[in-house]
Amino acid sequence: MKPSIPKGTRDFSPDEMVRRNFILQTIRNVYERYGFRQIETPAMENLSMLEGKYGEEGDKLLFRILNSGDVTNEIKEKRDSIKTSDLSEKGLRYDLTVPFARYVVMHRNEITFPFRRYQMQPVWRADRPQKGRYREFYQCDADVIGSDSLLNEAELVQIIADVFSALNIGVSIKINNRKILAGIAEILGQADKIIDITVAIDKLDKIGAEKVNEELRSKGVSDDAVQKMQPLFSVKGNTSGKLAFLDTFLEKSDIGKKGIEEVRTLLNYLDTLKFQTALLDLDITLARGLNYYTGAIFEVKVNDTRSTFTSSVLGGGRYDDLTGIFGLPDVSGVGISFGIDRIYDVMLEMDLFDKLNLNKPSTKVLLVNFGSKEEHYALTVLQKLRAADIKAEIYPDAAKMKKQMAYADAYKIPYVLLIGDEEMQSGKLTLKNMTSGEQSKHEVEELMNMLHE
RNA sequence: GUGAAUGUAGCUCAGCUGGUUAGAGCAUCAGAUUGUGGUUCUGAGGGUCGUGGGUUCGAGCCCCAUCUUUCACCCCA
Repeated sequence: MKPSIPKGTRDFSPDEMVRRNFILQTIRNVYERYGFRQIETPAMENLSMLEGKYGEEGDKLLFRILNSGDVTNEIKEKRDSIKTSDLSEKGLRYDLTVPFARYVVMHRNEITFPFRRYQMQPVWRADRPQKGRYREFYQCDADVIGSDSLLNEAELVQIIADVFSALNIGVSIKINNRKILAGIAEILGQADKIIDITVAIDKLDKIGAEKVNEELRSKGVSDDAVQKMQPLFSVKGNTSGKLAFLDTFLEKSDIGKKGIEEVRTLLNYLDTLKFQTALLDLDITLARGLNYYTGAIFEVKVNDTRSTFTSSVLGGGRYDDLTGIFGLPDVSGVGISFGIDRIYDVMLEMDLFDKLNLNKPSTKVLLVNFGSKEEHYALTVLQKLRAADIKAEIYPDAAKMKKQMAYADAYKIPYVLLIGDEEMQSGKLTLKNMTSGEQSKHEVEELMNMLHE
């Protein structure tokens, strides 16, 4: 049998784990500094919790878990009356936000709102893998639920900046507001086509105005509306310029004006915080994000000369009624989600890990195994070293010295301790420094001091 | 889901218009060196050429299917 793993999944070896943990730990530190508390939810959810939450496309990408028991037989027996739920009623989670909404509703009586939670767990999507896209990947979410305040948005933006600055990655934080997009659709008299419109204009940088217009028409947006939309495509300049344009463009849309106001409020907060505005980009074509977003939308792209990465490394936004579908209405939340697998790829491309000096050896000293008599003596030394908090291990077999030394070398263990006949009699153990090759003899107490620093 | 490329030893790759027993470097293991790693030297192991069919006297090479990986679209972290 040839070993294999499912498409789009990966093994992580020790060196990769050191790096992944560094990213995870960096994000965790920032989240906790801002007062977020960690939760975890199950890898699988009941399908009814997942279906219909991510749009048509999302439903297709859900991994469904086959029911246990003799499903094939069930199909044969039921034939025409077979239902999907007879085959599968559980699925792997697609993101962390929907399970969080479910969590909040189920635990509403234990939670004091507003609730700041973070969560770092894998999610699964049955997408076709490609660059920066995996079928199993980690999301690191922070959400504040139970508060309408735009202060939360401001803090999340701060978090994003803190994390990428700690990771030494140059980024551009794109913000927009779903209400502005809704206002645009309203002004165009195409409120029902808001999804098609936003999906199309999101592609502006990528495919250009001409192709966007083409797509809009193919989705049934009227020529008149497409015509009216053109000024949007040529808006340039700084944030206040863009907002001034929107003031006029959306003058007759209440929801649009609300969106503009929200953006202004958020920017005001960030101004007070002396936020580095260079990182921020109000992008009125930014539409990405799931269907459930209702206010702010965030997306982060790498903006660093050392990287060629173009896909987003973070997404997020405000959702006013995600808990409503689970029976708890009028609870608003806002959150962000780091994609650490993509961040890993970016950091690898920029050689950032090498500079971090992360691959510290885990073991400080290896005790050579000379045989059963010496083993017992070595074991007591080993115990003393470990009690003194010195990372130590003994080679488990009385293998040839060459082999044991090669082992220490391979794992970059800086010291080797030799305890043979001579050492046992004198009580002075031979310590070899693997970097310099020098050897010296010391009593156990002395060794503990030497190796401790 | 749509379109394209790819697959030869653990890794990176050679392999001629189809022609004996498929090679190299690195890595691994063993020995040179029975209490000393990283350098050096010597040797060894490791392949149903992704898998299954087909064409042919003969297939790593040609054809079909399928899977993997990669890239683009769709969508997304």
